Amino acid sequence: MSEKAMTIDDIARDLGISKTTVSRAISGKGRIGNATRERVLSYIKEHDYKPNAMARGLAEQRTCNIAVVWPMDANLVDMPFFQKVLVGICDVTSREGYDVLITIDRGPEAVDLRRVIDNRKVDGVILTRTLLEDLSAAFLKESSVPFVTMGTSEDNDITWVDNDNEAACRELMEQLLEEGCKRFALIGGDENYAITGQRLAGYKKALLEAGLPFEQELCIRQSDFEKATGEILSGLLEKKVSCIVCMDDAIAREVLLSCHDMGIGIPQDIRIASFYSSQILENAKSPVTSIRFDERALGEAAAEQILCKIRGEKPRNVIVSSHQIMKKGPIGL
Amino acid sequence: MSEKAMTIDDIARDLGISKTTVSRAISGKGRIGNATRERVLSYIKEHDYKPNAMARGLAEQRTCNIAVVWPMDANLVDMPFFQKVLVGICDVTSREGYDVLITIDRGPEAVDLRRVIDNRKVDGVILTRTLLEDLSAAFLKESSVPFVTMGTSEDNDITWVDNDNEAACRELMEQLLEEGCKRFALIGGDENYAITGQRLAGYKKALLEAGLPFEQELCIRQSDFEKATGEILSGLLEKKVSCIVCMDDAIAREVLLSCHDMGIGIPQDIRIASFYSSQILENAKSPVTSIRFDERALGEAAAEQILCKIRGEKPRNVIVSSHQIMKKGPIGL
DNA sequence: TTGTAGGCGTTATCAT
DNA sequence: ATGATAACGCCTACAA
Repeated sequence: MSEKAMTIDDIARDLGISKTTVSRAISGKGRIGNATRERVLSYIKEHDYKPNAMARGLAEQRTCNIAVVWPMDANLVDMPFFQKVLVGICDVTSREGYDVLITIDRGPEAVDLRRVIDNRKVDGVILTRTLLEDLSAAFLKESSVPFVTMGTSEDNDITWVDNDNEAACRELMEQLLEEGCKRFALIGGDENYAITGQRLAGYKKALLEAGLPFEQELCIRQSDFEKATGEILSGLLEKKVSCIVCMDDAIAREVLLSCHDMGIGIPQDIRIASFYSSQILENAKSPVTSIRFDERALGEAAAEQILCKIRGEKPRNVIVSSHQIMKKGPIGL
Repeated sequence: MSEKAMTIDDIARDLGISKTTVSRAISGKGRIGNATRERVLSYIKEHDYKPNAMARGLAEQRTCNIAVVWPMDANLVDMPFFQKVLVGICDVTSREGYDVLITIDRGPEAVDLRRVIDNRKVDGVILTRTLLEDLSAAFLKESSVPFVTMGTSEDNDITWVDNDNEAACRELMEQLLEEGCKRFALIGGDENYAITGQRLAGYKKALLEAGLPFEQELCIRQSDFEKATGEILSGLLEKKVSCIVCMDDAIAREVLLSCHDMGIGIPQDIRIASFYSSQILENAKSPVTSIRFDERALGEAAAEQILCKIRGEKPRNVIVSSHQIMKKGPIGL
């Protein structure tokens, strides 16, 4: 197949018409006789002609590509998240004739993203994670490339899509309250991730509604927990905490491991819950109540909004509410 | 920033030279006076000019993109694999000024891949998994697009990179033999994955070298195992099997779960090993001996070879040998 | 060493 | 309804 690919000129010559006409038959734009249109289209089908995307891109000033920024440090917890999100994105983009260019996010410099933008290789960008201090977003804003972020942003001229983290977390808490939990501790959460704040908000609201106090001392930072897991856990037990809520399954896993080492029984001695359910705890023999989000739908929403923006339509912030409260385990290995 | 981007014409006009000269200064090709080159380059640096990748692509007939085909059905076991491979690929491509376009592989039609190829949006393709019956590979061959596959191929005009699966599996077996295992069973492996054959080969060789017979009846197909886990496990115990070797951690997980349910002790009653170590079993409280491969290096190798091929240089099949035999657990949750 | 002109494969603007 | 012709932004013989 190394014969040079067919061009619009070849078609024009073969059909004895001008390439303008051929172009019109293909694009559907501009007036053209029904007969000639059919003639061109059937020729195209028969000879399996495919327009050259780059030439079209150059003429139309667009690439039909979007970039998806992919965190390089994805751990076992968020890996399935990003994977599913990506599938959702591609579902939409491929339907609309767009392709996805992956950019690995190595640190705040965002060198790869910069290159892609500088070279004008994409029409828009999806950021798969929202940071409070987000240099990628700042850079994109400045370069006036359309983008949407996954995760709520305070910034009014940023378009975002997000799970309904606050509601989900509140629902999880309600479930736990219903099961009889009285006193809660909260562990973990990267303070630079916007999502951490929303989960915290949901947590507080649920406490408020239940008439329970929010106790700052029962709110453990991830870094502190990693340093002094043992002391913190026994401290929480002494304080009669009946449920430990973890920001995600990675934290929950640490908690489970430590409890096991320390001979703390779950759920007899204490209950464990997680604000994000990955699959890594499916092996756990101890039960963990958690939230399952619809990542694929989130990806689809992000893709739809970025395409909106690219087309010049008005995008909107989308909240995906199709989460589920999950009761996991017990399963033992 | 919505002023139109600068072009080489702008530069040429500003500097009072022709755009040919500007082009030459940028590309380094063709003779050009040192003074003018410097003048152009410093102008470019000062005004932060970036060439338009699409225009260049159209002129040079290349996209500076490669496609990476990503399995949509990636499970927890292979997800980290693909993630790490992708990072390895991007390390190399971004260094060479190439970008990565992701194509989700939804079944044998390979519609997304086809679109990308038909639209000539990439210069080459990396297939991240090798099937014995590989329609994607067949399609790529036919369309004469450079590609490399991850996983050994029998086909002589396919370029591939792979882990040294056979050697790794043999080493794992040697380790088990050293630990005193005498009789082995082998479970799992998708029969359409090329890798299954190689692992089987390593398994057989190790048995041969140890003077042990290869017993077909101790070789369980994944589909059979899933149907009748319990019977198969007790059958293996009756046959005095001392070690169950699993094709990957997903199988190992099933085996562990069943053993737990059936009250089979590990490693007292039987030992478990896996030919591929993901992270999903890091939570297991039972020890599993397994192999850790260097996925990132594999990705780098694939990227290097596809770039070779694109440049018209002679690519070679690469075997990445940096694997490690791992002894996991016991950790309990 | 530098410049002119034509080509890469489309789309878009005018005429006709 | 159709066709010349000029963009789009860059590369590259060929000339000077």
